[in-house]
Amino acid sequence: MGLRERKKEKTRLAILDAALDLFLEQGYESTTVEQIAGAVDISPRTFFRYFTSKDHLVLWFHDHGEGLMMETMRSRPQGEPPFTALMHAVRAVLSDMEGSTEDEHRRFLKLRRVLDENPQLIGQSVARGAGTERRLAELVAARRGTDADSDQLSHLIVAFAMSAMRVGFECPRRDGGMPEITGRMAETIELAERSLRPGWDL
Amino acid sequence: MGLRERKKEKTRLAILDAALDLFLEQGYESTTVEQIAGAVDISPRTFFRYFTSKDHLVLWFHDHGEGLMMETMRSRPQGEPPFTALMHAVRAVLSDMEGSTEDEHRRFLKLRRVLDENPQLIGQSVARGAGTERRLAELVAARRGTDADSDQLSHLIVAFAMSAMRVGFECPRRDGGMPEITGRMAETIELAERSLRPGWDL
DNA sequence: ATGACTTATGGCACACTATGACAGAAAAGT
DNA sequence: ACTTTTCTGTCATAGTGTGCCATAAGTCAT
Repeated sequence: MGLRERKKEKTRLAILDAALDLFLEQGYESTTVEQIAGAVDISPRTFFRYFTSKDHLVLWFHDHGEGLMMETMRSRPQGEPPFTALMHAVRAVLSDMEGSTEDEHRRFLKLRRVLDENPQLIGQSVARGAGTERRLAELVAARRGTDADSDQLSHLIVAFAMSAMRVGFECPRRDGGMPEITGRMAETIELAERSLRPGWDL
Repeated sequence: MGLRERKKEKTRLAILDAALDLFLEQGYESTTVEQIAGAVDISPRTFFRYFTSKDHLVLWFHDHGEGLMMETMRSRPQGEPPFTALMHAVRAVLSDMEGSTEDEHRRFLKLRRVLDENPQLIGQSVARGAGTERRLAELVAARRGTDADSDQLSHLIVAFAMSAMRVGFECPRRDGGMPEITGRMAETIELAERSLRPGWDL
């Protein structure tokens, strides 16, 4: 990795950290892009070259998670029931979280607090999920040998899986640490698996 | 109902219709508030008194549906299992759709086409759903005698119910009429009910 | 009807987000 | 060192959304 890329990555994280701190200090709405840019000493124009929008800051982690899920889904055996494969994908995100660095943990916990204090943002995050669900539904439909456009069950399978993930993410108490959060997420996943009829997703 | 209120309602619908037509003609992004206001001969400033934002136009129906669901939930017997009550609420939205006027049907079908051509908007709609889910989860937790903050199952129950509703709404073919859409939605609801283990939501 | 009261509207100014165009600086490859 | 590519800042501009104030329209007395 060249100097250029390293520098870019550093800037990107600096923006992210500065933004999260500002959001926690003075709220999301009342923080302007100009302030964020000022805090890391770049021009506002440059901010938009790193993040396509102010919202995008908050969706950063979501995008990372989606990539991971898509990857996992493709690597699971084709014969595996789709919901099972999806649950593996969700667990992959979970273990990625567990395996990340101290810095990333801090960033993640900050993000969580920001989301908690600005509920409209979790809406944004969920909105991003709509696209994710469509892409996952394509993969599920392929597994089931159906057409994603017309097969409602494929969509339902994905929707249920993402529901479990979302509930697991939002539900844990706000003040807990990383192990508590991942623990609760794991519980929710099991809860979802237990709630469904065996073979419902074939 | 006085002249004032009737006039307001008329303006509101005029704005909505003009906006949907413009969105279909030239796309959501490339339609400005100024154009919409111009089409119904009001000032842009007034537009924002009827709809808090451009997005709000699209969320109009969602808000109506949420009101209906909350109402239905409160009117169902407290002893009824929460998921069953939620499914009744979803069906209430469905029969409201079936029972509405020709004009409302046309409006609804237009909205559906707009959503289909501008996927980022269905994100917006789903985002609004995040708030809805939280409010519904409160009602479900009350039924189950638990605290919504800590009870993951309450959230999961609501999330599953809303998933069924969303899939039913989005999945039907785009060119179908109203009866086809409601029919497909009913199918999805039954599919969801069949997928879950009896008694999972107690 | 006339007047007083309330509410809706329009116009203006303004803050903020976001994007396009262009020129200069920094890094990469040769 | 030279060229090419990529990143950056400056400037200009479009569009959304809000506060404020004067005016117009609807409402309700007498």
